Amino acid sequence: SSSVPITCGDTPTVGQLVSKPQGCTNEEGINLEEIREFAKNFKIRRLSLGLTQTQVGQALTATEGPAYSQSAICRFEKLDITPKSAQKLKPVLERWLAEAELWNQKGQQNLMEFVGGEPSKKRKRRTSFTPQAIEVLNTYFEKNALPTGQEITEIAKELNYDREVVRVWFCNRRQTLKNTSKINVFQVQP
Amino acid sequence: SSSVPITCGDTPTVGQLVSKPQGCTNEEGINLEEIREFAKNFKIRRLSLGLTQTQVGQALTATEGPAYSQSAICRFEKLDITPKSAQKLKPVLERWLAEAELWNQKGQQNLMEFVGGEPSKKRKRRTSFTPQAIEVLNTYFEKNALPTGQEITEIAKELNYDREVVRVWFCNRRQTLKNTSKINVFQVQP
DNA sequence: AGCATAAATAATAA
DNA sequence: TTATTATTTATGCT
Repeated sequence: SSSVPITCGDTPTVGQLVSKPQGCTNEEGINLEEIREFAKNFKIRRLSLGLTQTQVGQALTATEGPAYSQSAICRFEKLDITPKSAQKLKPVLERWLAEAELWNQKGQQNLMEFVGGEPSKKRKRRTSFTPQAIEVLNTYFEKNALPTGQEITEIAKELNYDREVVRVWFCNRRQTLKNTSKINVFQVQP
Repeated sequence: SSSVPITCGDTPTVGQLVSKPQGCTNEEGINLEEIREFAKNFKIRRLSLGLTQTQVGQALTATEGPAYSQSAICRFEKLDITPKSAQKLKPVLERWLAEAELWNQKGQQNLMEFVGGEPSKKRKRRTSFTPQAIEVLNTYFEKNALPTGQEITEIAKELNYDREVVRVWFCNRRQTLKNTSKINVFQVQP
């Protein structure tokens, strides 16, 4: 009843072994069930912290010495890894995650510093406008988030974009304004 | 329709309001802080169940009547939604998620039946393109990085690959190029 | 053992 | 909401 793919290699993975009827520990005395449980838990805790596999891998590489790739984290979570490797990796992950959670309690900012990524890396803008156009649009938006029909027409003309496109841009801009605003709801992001 | 409207108007979103100094409840007496808390929690609980936004949306559409898109779930989680809409959506999500968790306790299989997806939808096997196919694809890509649906169908037919596989290849190819070149070559110019 | 990239998921312009 | 882009995850390969 294994949904874990069987690889071509000769060393079975944790995922393969743990699903075998008899197999809670393998011949080397490694508690596979425990590893499975931890892996599942690890993923949930990682997601609760809002971290990606890539972030974990990079942070581990920075603090723990050897390289931990995104692939490695992925394979651990999916148990697509040999018992020996899992056994070795588990305490490292456990320790690191516990510390990350500690930092997180002190604030999201602290966690991000611990992880080492940019504190507020913003999702890249979906590009349909040129950066130049965006800049101009934002300048207008700063001055007035709710331009009149006449103003929209003029902006569209200046940027040489379709009027409707500009109108929708302002709609979406207002909609999508994120939680950065403390005073004015329509304040522009820093 | 009682689906959550995302208006083009100037009604601020929960995310905008909740970050205002004074704003734990808005003028209509909606507890925004509570909604924010629930949204954050909802995401974690959803991920703990291993469900995607799409799955939640589809399941809700099936059991709750009106349409709930993946985007709607996404926007709720990000609080990119008006207080009124959030207030309306919250109990629906709460009820549904609680039930989903109940089914999950009875077993993963039950949850999947409740959600309505195929019980064991497997990830598509990773396609390996032949070097010849890659070469042809690149030739097409150089000529046109954004082929139409019709063109994709023809290319897929010529190469004898699945149409979807070819479509995704172009998506990823654009992505790769974008990441490499920094300059967006696909900007829509008026 | 991990890079390159295919596939899947989340976010967003229209 | 839909259709597409942006981001993340998973895996074929060597």
